[in-house]
Amino acid sequence: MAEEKVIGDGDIDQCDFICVHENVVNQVIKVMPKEQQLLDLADFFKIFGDPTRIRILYVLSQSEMCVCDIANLLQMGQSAISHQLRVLKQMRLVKFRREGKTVFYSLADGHIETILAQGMEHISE
Amino acid sequence: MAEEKVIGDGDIDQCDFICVHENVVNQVIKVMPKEQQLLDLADFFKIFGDPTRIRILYVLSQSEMCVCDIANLLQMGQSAISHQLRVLKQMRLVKFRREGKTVFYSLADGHIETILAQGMEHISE
DNA sequence: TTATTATATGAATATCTGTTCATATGTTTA
DNA sequence: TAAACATATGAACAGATATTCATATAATAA
Repeated sequence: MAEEKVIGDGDIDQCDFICVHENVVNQVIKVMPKEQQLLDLADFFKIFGDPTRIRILYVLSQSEMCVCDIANLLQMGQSAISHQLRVLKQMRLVKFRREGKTVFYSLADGHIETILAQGMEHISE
Repeated sequence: MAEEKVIGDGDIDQCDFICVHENVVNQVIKVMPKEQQLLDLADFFKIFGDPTRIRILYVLSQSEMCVCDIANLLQMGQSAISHQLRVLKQMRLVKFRREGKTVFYSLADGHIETILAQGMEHISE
């Protein structure tokens, strides 16, 4: 059983050999999500990669709230909050209900708080 | 007990009233992480917000691997991988050991796979 | 109806980010 | 020592992103 394997000409970088065993390569190919899943997953996490959106999610973890309230609490412009809520809405992290002129937003599910908590756990080490 | 509260002049947007109860506001202030924590948390999740980095993490979830192997597996340039590994290293998501010319990278802890799995769970709905 | 209020949204802009290219660093081999 | 190789890194560039501004939409009140 060969531990190294010569790489063909078409390869993108300068490496002549690969070090990993073939069965590892096969295993990697097996667990690697499909292209679309990867993109979706990255987009999902990207949402949490912005302080403003994280703030919004924390706020909504306590109570449903209208756009204006969120803007006031976070001391930011209504437009900025509205834009971010749209992103959160598109990613199905928040839901909303209209009541007259006011739109109340809330977290789409409890899953989100778990992910926030898990991230917080990791950075607190 | 008042359900609405007038907002002062210094406020950043046009809203005249806030809808949430004062105790909710206080509760929000209580759970909201400190500024630095928020930034750290956003930076942490930002890592997972890129397909290339997610691919690298999935690859490393199967086996430690050298830079060159990762580049070959993902069909990307060595430099691009190296840059991303630096980001992952800075965020302590991967560790590495040197063996001669080769540097082997591996996941820093099992926590990471949990977070990936949780994200994957969410987008599969 | 018009005026007012809450929210949404398109355009513009400044900043950030990922990849590539060229090159430097560090290690091994000849 | 010099040559070869694996990795790291700075600069440049293209593409993405968050906020602001101006304005549109939608609902209510006068």
